[in-house]
Amino acid sequence: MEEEGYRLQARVVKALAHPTRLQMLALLREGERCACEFGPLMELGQANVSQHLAVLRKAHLVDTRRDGVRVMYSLADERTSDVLDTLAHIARDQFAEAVAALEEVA
Amino acid sequence: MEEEGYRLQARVVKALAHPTRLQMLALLREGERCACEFGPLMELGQANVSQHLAVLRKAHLVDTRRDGVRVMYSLADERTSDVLDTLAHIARDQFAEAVAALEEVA
DNA sequence: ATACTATATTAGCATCTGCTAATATAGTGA
DNA sequence: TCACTATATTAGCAGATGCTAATATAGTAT
Repeated sequence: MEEEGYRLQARVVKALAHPTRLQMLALLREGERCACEFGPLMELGQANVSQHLAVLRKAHLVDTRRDGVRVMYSLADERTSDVLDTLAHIARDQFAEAVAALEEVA
Repeated sequence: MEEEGYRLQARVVKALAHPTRLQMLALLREGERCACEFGPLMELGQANVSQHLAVLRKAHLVDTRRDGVRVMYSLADERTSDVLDTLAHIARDQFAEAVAALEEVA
């Protein structure tokens, strides 16, 4: 039926599907940030930072504005925060369950 | 700092990052389903269905139980539904904005 | 203009993903 | 046991993704 809708959703999800980009979005939840901050904070090369930010831009997950020589990034949609929160909870609980299962063996 | 947490989150997100799997999860929101239902419903080959289900299983997004010769799949975590809902809304609004932008040109 | 900083883009390569076709495993019933 | 259905797994290939190094673009300041 509406297979097209899932294709659109998948485009957004794919943009989220990398630890670096998840961390970038987490940093942006604290507020607008200069592109130049991610490299030092996350120990990434300049090109790498720029490419990951480009993925987020193309998925319309972030907005940008120029401030002189710098480019400022911010979250485009507050609902992204909800998604990130829920995902974090799911992942945390999965981890806790895995630990519990391991302890049961020992 | 806790880069490991983002790696775990990304594992979950990657499992969501395909239109076929998004649609499978959407179908599972309606209730438990036999693996055999997805192929006919989504026009996919048997191996393809099984592989996508394996991705969802390995990410612990679905639970399975055997019922005779069939394997029944269900959502492992209700919070997945929230994520899917929010993603659907984000994607829908992005699409609406894109359409509006196009109409502005014309 | 030149020099400088910040970003973005490109090229090339290695790795990952997703598909189809083929094979293997598991349960059921004659 | 054999035959049958449902699932899962594997092999091989095509296409996507992510990285580094190099190059291009944009804005600022002298």
